[in-house]
Amino acid sequence: MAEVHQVTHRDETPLHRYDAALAEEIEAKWQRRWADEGTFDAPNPTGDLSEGFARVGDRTKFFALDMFPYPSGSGLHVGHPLGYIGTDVYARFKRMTGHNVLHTMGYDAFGLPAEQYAIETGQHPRVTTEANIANMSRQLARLGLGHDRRRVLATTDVEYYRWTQWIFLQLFESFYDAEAGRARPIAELIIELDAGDREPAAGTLPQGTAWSDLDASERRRVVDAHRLAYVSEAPVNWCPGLGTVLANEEVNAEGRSERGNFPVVRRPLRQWMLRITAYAERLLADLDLLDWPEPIKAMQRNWIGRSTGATVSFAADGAGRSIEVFTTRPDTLFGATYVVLAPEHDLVDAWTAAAWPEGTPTQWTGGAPDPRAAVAAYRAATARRSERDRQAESHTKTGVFTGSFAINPVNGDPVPVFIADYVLTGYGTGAIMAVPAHDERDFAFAKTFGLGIVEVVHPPASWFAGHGLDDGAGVELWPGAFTGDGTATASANDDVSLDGMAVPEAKAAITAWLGVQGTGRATVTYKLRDWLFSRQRYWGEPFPIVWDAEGFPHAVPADQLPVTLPEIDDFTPRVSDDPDALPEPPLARATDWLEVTLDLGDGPRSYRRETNTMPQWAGSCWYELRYLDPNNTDVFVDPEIEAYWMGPRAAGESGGVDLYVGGVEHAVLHLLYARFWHKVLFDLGHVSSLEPFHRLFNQGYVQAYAYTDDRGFHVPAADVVEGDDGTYTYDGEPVHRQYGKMGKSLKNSVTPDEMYEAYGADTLRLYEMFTGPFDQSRPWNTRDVIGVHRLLQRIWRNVIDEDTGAVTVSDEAVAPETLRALHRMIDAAREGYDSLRFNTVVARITEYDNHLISTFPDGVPRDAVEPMVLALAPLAPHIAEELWERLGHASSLAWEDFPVADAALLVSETIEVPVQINGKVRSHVTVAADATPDLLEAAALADGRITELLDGAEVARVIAVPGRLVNLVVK
RNA sequence: GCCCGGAUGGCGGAAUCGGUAGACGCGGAGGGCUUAAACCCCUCUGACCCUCCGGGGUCGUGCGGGUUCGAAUCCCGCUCCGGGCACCA
Repeated sequence: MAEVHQVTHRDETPLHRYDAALAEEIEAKWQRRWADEGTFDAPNPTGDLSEGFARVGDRTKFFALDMFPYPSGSGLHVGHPLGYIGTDVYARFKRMTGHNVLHTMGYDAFGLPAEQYAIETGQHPRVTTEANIANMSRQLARLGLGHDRRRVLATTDVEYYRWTQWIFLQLFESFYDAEAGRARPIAELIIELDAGDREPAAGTLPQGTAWSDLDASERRRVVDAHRLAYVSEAPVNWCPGLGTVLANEEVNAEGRSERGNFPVVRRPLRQWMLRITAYAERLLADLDLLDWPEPIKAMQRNWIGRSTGATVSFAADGAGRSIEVFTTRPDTLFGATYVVLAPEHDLVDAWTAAAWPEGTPTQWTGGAPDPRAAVAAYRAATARRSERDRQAESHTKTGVFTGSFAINPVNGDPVPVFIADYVLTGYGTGAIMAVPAHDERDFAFAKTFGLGIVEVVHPPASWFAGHGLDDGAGVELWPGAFTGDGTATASANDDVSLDGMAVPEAKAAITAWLGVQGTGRATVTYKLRDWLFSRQRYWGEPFPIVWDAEGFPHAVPADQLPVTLPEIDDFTPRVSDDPDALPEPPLARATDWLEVTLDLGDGPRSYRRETNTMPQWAGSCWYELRYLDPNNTDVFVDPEIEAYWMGPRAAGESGGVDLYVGGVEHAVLHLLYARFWHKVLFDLGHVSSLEPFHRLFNQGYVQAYAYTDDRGFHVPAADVVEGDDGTYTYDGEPVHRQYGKMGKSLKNSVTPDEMYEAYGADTLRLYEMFTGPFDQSRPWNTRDVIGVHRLLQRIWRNVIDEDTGAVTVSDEAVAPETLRALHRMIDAAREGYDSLRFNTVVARITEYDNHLISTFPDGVPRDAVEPMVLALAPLAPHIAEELWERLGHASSLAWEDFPVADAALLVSETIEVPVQINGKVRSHVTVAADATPDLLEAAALADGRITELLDGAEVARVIAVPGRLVNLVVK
């Protein structure tokens, strides 16, 4: 008897409940079916992927793009796929609203992260990269992303980087025609130079020569100096710890590498550069054509850093040479009391005197016996100091006198010429005129070195008052420079007077005068520098360049591409903690690859291959184009296919990807580089779109709580226990809670696999979309996930009997109240999807489903539930497909039309509007939805509660807003 | 220092053409179902005060002002948090 009563714990979960196990079954089934049926294959208008185009030819195209990931070895956490899910939701919605949608995925697999990981694990980067891609691809597939799998690519594919090399050659074989405002083939430049139709660009000819004087080698050097891809020996960011040079964008404010946080030093090295500066103006101006978040545009504008001013020439005292300076304040020229050259400036040697002039103050000499020694010592010290040191010491000004004087062109005054590291070699002309009274840095330098300070812009009275000075106090009393707008003073010579002018007026006047004198001209400069494009690493695209015996670079002919990476045993970079160590590209160790015999049109000759590789960013500069036509072996993309997916829809539009989703961290790196390459390809006639990415959207990040113990170490967040009193403990010890980006270092990662196991992929997708606006960062709270899982369970129960698995929908007609709720939901869902506010779509569907559950506890009308299934589909596609099928539909709903709201059903016949007295809600009245202001007023005044509260008081004014409210204003 | 973005219940967030603040979810409270529990369903849930238990009032969207019949929303001045740039002449 006893055992009869011993009711063992039975699992009474209904057999057909939507739980994690059922979700997994459904998800696997539909993922298989989508793959088998090619549901997300997007037909091209022509070429090998054009099958089925006739079916979709009348649809509007839509190209959705994600910033593709680095296939790192550490696997995904739930924060990684946020953007991919959002793009997928939007792409699915677009497909259901009549678009031919292209959405696919790839891997940015070259570069430091992959290589560092490979070094750590001791394996060849290709092996680890391929394994990582396979793993990441599996993890992403589990989310049910609707990608066209035929177009998946990796930047490390030989057939991909073949075209990366080809595009590099386009840059190498082109120059920027400043008059035409676009890139053109270098061959045309040579023809025009030979014909005398064109002069070489400034600075490319050897001093005092003409093109016609030059021999073949000299001409070759001049031509090479015009190329968009060129070799230069300029100070670059050298990172011994990584064994490679880095782009400015890859060095952080502390003067350390973004990757690995190693010190970076500036030193001159022979490196490949890309002439992105030629495109500064277009990169700036064309931002106006783009539908990008304003902050990102602002960051690009900042980075390009356009400023207008004047170039002014300071001649030498007696000799025939001069220094060109750039200034944004030509109006202060009369106050220029010295000139500073960057220590690395080409003219420094020429301007360094043999001996100190009579009466040189000792503090100007750096304690050196003569100017040459002083300059040499200062330059050596500057070169040794890392960026970080220069940063840390930025408040103290250092420099030395060259022993020479230059002539201020407006007043003939001799001014001393210094070198100082506060003047940067790469900006403007690398030289400045110093106006201590009106520039903070010059002021500090002048105070340090006892240089003259001359007031030439008179500050307003408020400035003096703000510094506790008497109005008009002498410059010797000023606590710092005056940099604001004021009135020009002491700025006149026999020819021109600025006195009394406001700053803009004075700028224009003096610039015009300098122009007439031939000593200056209006100038625009940019902060943007040319892009340092070579790296001393193994895991990157080899340059398609060979060097001849004379030291000239030659393009490897296009028909001999790709130049594949040689297999070598030791692919690690030569790293060092010695800042004087020199780069040693690993490819230089591939001895049998290095020397090559080629016929470049003048018979077989031997060449040495370029041993640098391209930077990480190269592959991501054009991948969106290769997605379009991934198998083409003749061209990188068929022009007809490019025009279809990316061409401008109307004159004056940029064209490009319709929606590009990714993190804000690429604001000035990838997004600027890719725009630059795209514009070069446009100039050379290879693409029809002016810009690669028409609309950009920055998704937020998933953040999570992290916990530290008493010693400040992070403890696993998953094992922290929350107490009732709001405290947190780990292993019985109290811990401190913080908030940060989810990741390994904070020990607060949650993996998608945990979510699949507990709820399934649809729930994970839905949760990620529900927690907040797509562009906002949001905290991860595993506790909250249950909410959206319950929603899916309820929707499932609307259709399926949990015990029997039978479909329970009825054929009953939908009552008007439900119909209106349905159409309001449809309307809101469409709008939410359209504006990428997916969180509100989830809310509206939930609201509607709550209505269904309370209205139809035993079976929902089919016509009330089917549109909801379709509305849910972009967010939770697997469960939606399954329900759709069980409701009797044979084919996937991915191509079904998204329901359309009936406008007539969006308005009710009567509405309840609030009645306010003096702006405070006091009552409500029910009126016809289209009630006029007069009717509203009458209804309000007739309301019992209102008459009671008014108590006969006079209503001074009535504001009646139809459909909104009535406000009675009482004195 | 300069340039951006943000701040709404215990928590995530909704409402931005100025028009009922707090949709939806989590958490919490109560009830139904159950021998019991889970699941599920229903009700309530910004704070404070009053209440004849029907309800009513005051305050309230980071802070201080302002415009307006009416402000989370617009304007001025701040605070704090997050991001970008930073000797760029």
